[in-house]
Amino acid sequence: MTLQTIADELGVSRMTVSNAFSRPDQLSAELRDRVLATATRLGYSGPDPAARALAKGSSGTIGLVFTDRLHYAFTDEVATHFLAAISEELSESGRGLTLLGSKAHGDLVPTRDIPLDGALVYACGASSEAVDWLRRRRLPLVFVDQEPVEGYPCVNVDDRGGARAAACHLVDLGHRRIAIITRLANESGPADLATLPDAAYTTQQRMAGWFEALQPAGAVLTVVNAQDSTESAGYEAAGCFLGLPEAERPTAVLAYSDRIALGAAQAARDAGLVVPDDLSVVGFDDAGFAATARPPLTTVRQDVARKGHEATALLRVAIDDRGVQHTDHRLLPTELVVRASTAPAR
Amino acid sequence: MTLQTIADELGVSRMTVSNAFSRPDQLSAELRDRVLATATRLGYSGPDPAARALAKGSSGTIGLVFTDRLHYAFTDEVATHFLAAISEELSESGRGLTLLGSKAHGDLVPTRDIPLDGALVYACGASSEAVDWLRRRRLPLVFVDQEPVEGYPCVNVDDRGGARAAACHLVDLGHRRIAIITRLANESGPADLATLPDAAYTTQQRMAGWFEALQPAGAVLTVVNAQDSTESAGYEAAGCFLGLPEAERPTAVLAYSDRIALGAAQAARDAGLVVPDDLSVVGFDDAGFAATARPPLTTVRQDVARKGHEATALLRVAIDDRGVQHTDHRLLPTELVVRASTAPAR
DNA sequence: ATGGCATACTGTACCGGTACAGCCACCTCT
DNA sequence: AGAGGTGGCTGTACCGGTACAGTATGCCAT
Repeated sequence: MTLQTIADELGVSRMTVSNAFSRPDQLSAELRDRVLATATRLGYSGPDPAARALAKGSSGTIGLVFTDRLHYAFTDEVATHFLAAISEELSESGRGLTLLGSKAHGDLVPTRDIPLDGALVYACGASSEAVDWLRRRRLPLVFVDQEPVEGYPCVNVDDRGGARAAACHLVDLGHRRIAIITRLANESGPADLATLPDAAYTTQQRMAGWFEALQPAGAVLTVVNAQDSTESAGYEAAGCFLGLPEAERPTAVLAYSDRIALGAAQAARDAGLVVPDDLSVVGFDDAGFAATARPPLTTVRQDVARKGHEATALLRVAIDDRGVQHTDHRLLPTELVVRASTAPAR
Repeated sequence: MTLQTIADELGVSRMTVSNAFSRPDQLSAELRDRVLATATRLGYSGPDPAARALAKGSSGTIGLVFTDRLHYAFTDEVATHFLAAISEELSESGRGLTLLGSKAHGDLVPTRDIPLDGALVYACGASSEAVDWLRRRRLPLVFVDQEPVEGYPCVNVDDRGGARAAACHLVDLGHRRIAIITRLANESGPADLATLPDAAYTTQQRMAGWFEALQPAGAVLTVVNAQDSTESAGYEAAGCFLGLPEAERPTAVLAYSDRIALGAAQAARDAGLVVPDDLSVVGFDDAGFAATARPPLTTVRQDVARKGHEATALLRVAIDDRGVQHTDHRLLPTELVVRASTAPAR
């Protein structure tokens, strides 16, 4: 059951049938109706998408690669908002969004074997094998939240500036013993700063911003790693320094994310401390729950939706006029949002 | 730059090059290495996915269609957990997950034009145009959370039984004036029961379950529609009956979702009522936040992750042995979880 | 010698479309 | 009347692979 079947049935050429479906202006309305009617009668549902993708050189869908197990993409509020923005922007153009596991299975390597018109690469690290396949395929790509890659458009957030602003805020409040709960790799426990070069780009930038503000101020730093970006990981990480005698205990915490910050705040409360009087807490992202947390969380806002929209728009341009090399590097602003989880050091 | 380019360069047949990439056991290791080396040297990245999809009849990705604007899929906790489960199950088989907008744009109709091996249809209503395309394509499909479709596998949750259990619970506690905050369509205000036949299947089932328990008990019902499944919609909907004089005011609420329930509880508090003393509140889904809400929410648990896993597994089977018609209809259990948001009627 | 059987590679026949240049009839303009 | 344009359909040449049935060669047992 192909175009030819219909063509034979009506005694017209295969091209005419193809045009009836794909380029209505190429034949008379009367003939087109007959073609469509015949197709319906014979149970032909229209041109085969796979064949069409091959012939047209376009499959109607773009890919998205994440670092972590894909699972993460749906449990983290920042990630889901990013996804929502992408899907919104994408539905404007009628394209699909294909989530690509970064892990090969058997002989099926998603980033190598799935037809795509282009892809977004989110927080993957430049040397990921999955991403290598996309590059080898010479697909239009846009990199988001990771080290800019030469020759490709990139969208980043001013993590460094935001982190610096957050740290300055604490310094201005008089804090000099400060804990950092960051996210180096997938290990917990006290962080080894030597692994920083391997950390995600976002981590690197935030760390750099914090240090830029804290070191000149002579702050004493305690750096702790959180296993992942969740409340429980933040809770656990905070445990590393909450037990210290008061004279040594940090008076403020800079957290990699709002969820980690909330976990740390809870740990402080459970240790009998009051936030912000005994411990100031600063998050990152300004997720929806940050404003309604108790106390409302001081944090660094990033516009996740805009990140998704810009990245998708950039990719669409790169797909629409291939050949031209696009290499825009966008840096979206961040903004310190001071709420009630920070207070002057005593 | 195709297989033939490499074949000519080495003086072997195109098939041999194809086999070097796709069926390594079909040629000697030595020749395979030479083929691969030559490919790398010439900058050939492997068989073209679109061509391969056409020839093999498989594109390596499955589709997912949602009712609402795709956006919803990422903001609702139940939906995201469902997605997470799907992606987890899917990454086992190395396939991608393509999110399909249900709205056509220009001449690109996602469900008609994107190559797919099969698709999951989630809460779409059987007569959606997007879904029609999938059916016409004769793709393997699995329907989830919607009216079972003859000839296809379906996965549903025992919404009706769960709702009945929730309503019984209230009846057992002595409540006789009961409000229902449901989700009929996209209008707010007092609900018109006449529109029930057009409501989503899930809504129909929950309504049926509630009524089954409440009507025999002679309860007086107030049915209100929530605009969407959010706290603010629940808050607003609860306003419709919280202002009634105490003798007429419902003493308990059955909500379509946990978020709606939480909104209603907040509205009650803001109206000077105490939950559960003045108003018992029951949610639905047992989302993560239900247990930690204040007070912890009595609700009906459904296993969203299992729903995702089963649906995906069913789809995989349907794809793997096409031809055989699979028509399993699975009904997953629900369970009433009694917490502290319900109390005996005064 | 001879049949049987791997192993390694090749040839042909698809998979199901689209792009684009042509062709022909008919109409319009001068 | 002839040039020029236009609407409507067709033919050919791709798009870039895979499946499967050969064919040739070497090796072993009979």
